[in-house]
Amino acid sequence: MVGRRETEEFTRAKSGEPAYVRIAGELRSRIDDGELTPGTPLPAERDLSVELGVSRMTLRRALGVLENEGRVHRDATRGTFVSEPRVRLRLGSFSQEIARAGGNPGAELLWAEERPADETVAAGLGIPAGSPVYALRRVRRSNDEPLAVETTYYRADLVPGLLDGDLAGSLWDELRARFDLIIARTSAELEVVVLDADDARRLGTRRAAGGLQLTRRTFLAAGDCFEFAVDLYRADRVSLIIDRAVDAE
Amino acid sequence: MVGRRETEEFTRAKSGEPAYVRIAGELRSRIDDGELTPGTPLPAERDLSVELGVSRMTLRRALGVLENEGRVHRDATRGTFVSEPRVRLRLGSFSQEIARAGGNPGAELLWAEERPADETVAAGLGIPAGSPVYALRRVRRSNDEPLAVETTYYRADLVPGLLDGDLAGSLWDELRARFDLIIARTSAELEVVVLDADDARRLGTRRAAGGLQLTRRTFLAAGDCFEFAVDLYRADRVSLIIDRAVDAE
DNA sequence: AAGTGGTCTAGACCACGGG
DNA sequence: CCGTGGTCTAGACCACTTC
Repeated sequence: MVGRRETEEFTRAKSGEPAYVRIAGELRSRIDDGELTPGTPLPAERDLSVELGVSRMTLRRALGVLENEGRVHRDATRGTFVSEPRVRLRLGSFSQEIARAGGNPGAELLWAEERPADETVAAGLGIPAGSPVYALRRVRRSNDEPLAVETTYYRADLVPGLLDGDLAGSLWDELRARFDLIIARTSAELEVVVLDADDARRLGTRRAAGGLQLTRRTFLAAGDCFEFAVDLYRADRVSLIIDRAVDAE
Repeated sequence: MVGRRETEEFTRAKSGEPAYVRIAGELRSRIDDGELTPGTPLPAERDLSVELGVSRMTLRRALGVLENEGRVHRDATRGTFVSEPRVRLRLGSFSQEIARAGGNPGAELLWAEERPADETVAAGLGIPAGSPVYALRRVRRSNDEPLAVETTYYRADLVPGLLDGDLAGSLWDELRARFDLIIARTSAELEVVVLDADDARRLGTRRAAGGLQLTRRTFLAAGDCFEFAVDLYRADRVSLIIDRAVDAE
């Protein structure tokens, strides 16, 4: 016996809904009902597939849906676990927002260097290609859980010696304190991307998972753009709060 | 012979990278190189899997990655096609943004009615549950391509008779013109969600695809919230532009 | 009737990590 | 060693559209 035939009774039971959708719904209910609480491990895939009457491939597809929703996360050698609710972050200062949400913010510096701006960075900052910029990449965490990878570029002429300071905290605070900068506005482009293997590893998730990518520019009151950044958030763990004034039309 | 053994030569060729990642990269290159241009149909899955030396299941997984990236889209009975680039929308007026991007904006009204506010809507608008609200749902399009589903709620006492007017265009324009409202600011929460079957159908994409969900409130200069809305964008077709002033700290 | 993508199966091998 | 999730296969049936 092969294919649909064996599962026909289940599939038909809910008007042609695919088995993986039905299975995902079944597991989602167990989470919502509190039968499975955050941190709880699910049964092993091989066991669960038998219990639910589908093949392992089909069960995995259902688990993939829940993983994309951020309701479960997987560990290749330990199992599949129910996830904590998403962290809600207001656009702005990461450190401040994590603290406000009751978390313990962290910033791990991956690298930092001075270099000439390539085409992309130069266009972002509005300077000629080859101009000196400070570049740095940090992993931002809440309670040690990685939530974002930030890659940031600064005009070296506007913030000389930036890299000699403390790069483990809020950079905007550092900039305001050391250089008397007045930060006036930001412009960001937000899109959903598919994580590559490197970023997935840095964020502690799996390759091909969803990411929220924020490509942003920050401007001084004088109008100059001093910061260009690409922030990559875990789409399954974060929601972003955006407060804006509306132009008077 | 079964499983990994037959494909070992390919997998090993790029240091353990899974076949579906390699295949996705191969097809992505063909698109970037202009070998496959927007609108072009890809070969049928059964043919392409033979050409690339993988099983159809593995090829489909690679195509799923490209679909999530918004680089291809599928039609169950016609085939798989290379997609147009994403539409970039500034947060604010949908109609205005589509026009600016060179598209032809459209709004299809799905339904509109007056009803008492449920708990969620009442909390969103900051009014007692049961207060009368206008509720409406529209599909927003650019050149007939559905990009978003908007479900919007208004305080009936602030915009009496709203539903008698033109609901096919910019509602903010309508509100400003008919009721002399001064729209001051918006607050939105953005998250990535998995589309259910209904929303996927409305957006012309497949179930379990990614969606950008914007839950937002709009406030008058006087401070009242007059609009509560849940906007659902196609994550593979849209990127959002966010311009903000930075609080003076 | 023929073609497309969508779903599903049963079983295999892999890498990895904790007893 | 053994259990976990991750990957992959070969082939099947389905719904739907187009010819």
